[in-house]
Amino acid sequence: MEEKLSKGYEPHDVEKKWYAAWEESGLFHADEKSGQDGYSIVIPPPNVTGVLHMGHALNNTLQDILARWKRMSGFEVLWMPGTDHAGIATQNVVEKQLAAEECDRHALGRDKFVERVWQWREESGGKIIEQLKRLGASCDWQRERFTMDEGLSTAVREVFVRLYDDGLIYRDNRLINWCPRCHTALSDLEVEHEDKRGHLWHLRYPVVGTDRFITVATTRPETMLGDSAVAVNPEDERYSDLIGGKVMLPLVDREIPIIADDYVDSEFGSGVVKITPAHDFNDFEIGKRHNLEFINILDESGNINENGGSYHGQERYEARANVVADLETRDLLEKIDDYSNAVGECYRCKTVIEPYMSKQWYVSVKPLAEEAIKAVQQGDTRIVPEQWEKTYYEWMFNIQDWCVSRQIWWGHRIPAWFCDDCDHISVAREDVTACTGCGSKNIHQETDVLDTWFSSALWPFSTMGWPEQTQTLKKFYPTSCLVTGFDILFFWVARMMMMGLKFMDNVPFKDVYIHALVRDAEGQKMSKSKGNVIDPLHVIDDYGADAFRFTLSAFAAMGRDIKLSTERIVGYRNFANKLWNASRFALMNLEDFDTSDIDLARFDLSLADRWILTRLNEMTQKLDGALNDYKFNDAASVLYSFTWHEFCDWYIELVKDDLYGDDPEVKKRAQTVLFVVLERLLRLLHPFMPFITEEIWQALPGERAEKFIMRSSYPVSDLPEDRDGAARMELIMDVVRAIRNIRG
RNA sequence: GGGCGUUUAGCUCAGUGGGAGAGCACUGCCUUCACACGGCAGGGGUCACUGGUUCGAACCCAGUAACGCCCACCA
Repeated sequence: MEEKLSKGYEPHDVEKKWYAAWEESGLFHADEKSGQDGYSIVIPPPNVTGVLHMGHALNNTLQDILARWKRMSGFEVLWMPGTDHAGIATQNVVEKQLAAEECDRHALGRDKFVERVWQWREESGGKIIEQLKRLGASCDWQRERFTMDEGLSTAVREVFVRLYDDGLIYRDNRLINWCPRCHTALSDLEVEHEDKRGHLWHLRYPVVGTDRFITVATTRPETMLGDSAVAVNPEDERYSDLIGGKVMLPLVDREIPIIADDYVDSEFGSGVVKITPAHDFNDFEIGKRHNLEFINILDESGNINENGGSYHGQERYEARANVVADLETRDLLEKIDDYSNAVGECYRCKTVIEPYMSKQWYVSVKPLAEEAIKAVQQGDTRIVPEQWEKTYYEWMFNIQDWCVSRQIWWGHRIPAWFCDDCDHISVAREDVTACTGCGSKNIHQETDVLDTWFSSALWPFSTMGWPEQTQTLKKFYPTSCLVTGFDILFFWVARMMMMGLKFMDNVPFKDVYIHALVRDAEGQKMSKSKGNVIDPLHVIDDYGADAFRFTLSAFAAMGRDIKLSTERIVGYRNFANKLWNASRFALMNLEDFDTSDIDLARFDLSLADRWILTRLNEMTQKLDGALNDYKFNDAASVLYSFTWHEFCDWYIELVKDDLYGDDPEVKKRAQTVLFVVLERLLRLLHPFMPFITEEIWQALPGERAEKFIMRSSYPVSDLPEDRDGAARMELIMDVVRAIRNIRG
């Protein structure tokens, strides 16, 4: 039997073999008609454009541990997998391809372009699914979904129509975050604020009818082309005589009023602010308060439009340089200070966004947020670790309406039709051919698509067949646990809460377990540009999936980021090897062992036997507690120390004499305990190290009720115990150590 | 401007009221028939700082400092 196991553990073939066997045997599949209690997890759907990174590896390892643990514990487990269409990200990928062919999407046309994206998805999308399998992920692949597939698109449309009918979706013309490169609006969340070194330009505006100048400071001098006022604080005595007067806006020679508004801080700069209502969020509000003119000076690409006079056609930063130079020529540039401030960037392409006037679709989220807040307050959904609750509440309490329309082509097209003959908007589940208001056939569909996070928000129920009332929903909704990183707490978790409560009348998940971010050994975020990325697939190649998984769970302490280093992975690779060799030892000594009548009660157990059985019970109990509390690192730690320092270091050494002795009854007793402990230990380790445990378990002598360890039962602490004996044993071990010390 | 987190052995980190711990690294010995990806033994820390509560504090409270993250419309 021992020739089955090589001298050192070699993961590659083992992993391939057992994953295929599990999948073929349908072990990942969840039966919605099962009589067992349900346990469900929906995967945070990775982008179709994605490749497996450390974040995915951690996230999915933890989910797989839960799924395997619960499955072995007798639950009918659904781990729902799938991918996200990732609107802007995916469109960008295909647009880049087109650019390489010296083509662009406009030349191609909408239908052809979307077709092309689908084609890309068929050929190169979803690679990550195969990568997840290498990790050992036991998802129910038969149920794999995609946010753009037919069923999910139906759900998206249903939700949109119902929200619209409920008055929770509306259109409005206001300032939005505009990405001049992606040519689309973005929600507030999709803008990343980055502190950047820039300048503060002090511009002199001549006061009409006097020879005075007033100085305004700005970080974006080109926006002066769209100024429609300058503002001072009403209490500021320096300028009180000028309020109500006018300044002559240089370069464009337009008279604009001097107004007073509390918003202005007299202490900052000169105490005068230029007001550009169409290009700044504060100025927009002031513009509304004072009925100012909204002058849009940019086009969709961030170039100056016809309102910019002689700067028309210039790129925004080119215009900035020219405006500054021209002001300087006219002696209207007082000074330039170095200044650093937060600049908003597109989260997909890092282009600096522009506040831009446009008409967009919004979801009125306040009423939805109220329910989402209540659900957490009442404990319907528990956030683990608890500290994140505060962050969740903070955001929910201050939530702003969600801009959901995007001016791209890849995504769920908004099911709204505008009438050319009346101002009615038809919003419908099925495509309409005539205006639902006046019946006119002169209608055209909205060209915008929905924010990719709109469909993600429905994921927990759309993947289960909603709006149909499916058996799957009955069995598995609400899901048991959501495992995710805190970086998408607002993007995703919060929105799923709102949508789940609105449309399912129930929370989407009972627990949310929020794990850390994986960083490099120096604590830096891993990124391609920094070159500090550790590729999970390389790690699996070099050390095996089990060692990698065990490392991740050992690191998954709550509330702290993970600094991953290969040294640690090596350590757990060694652990896998230790387990392997201990098992080899056991197998060598169990060749003649008959597993058909295992009965510990038959034997007069040795002190060492009673000790290891008791310790195994205690470890099992701790492990159970750790898993229940999502303390993956505690779980890994008790498994590690029991396996290595108790089972290997002590028990195996102690049992050798009995195994090698002449007394067949003693040998039989030793074999029985060794077998029982090892077999049980393998099952306990399985959720963490699925491959190596399956390989060893299959090599054990005899037959067991289940064909795979993956489907065997998870042990509970029900071994015969002798706590006093165990304590005595510990004492003896101390003495042995002391003697060894003296000898040494 | 608000909020959160971190500070414990050379390194990476566990540890929430009573023994200061793990892995790696380090030192010495061991090529013994499961494993050198190993075994045995060992060295190493005023638990960031200052006060307070307590019989007792790494742990609770107040404050200080450094670092990090998130949110936010001061030009």
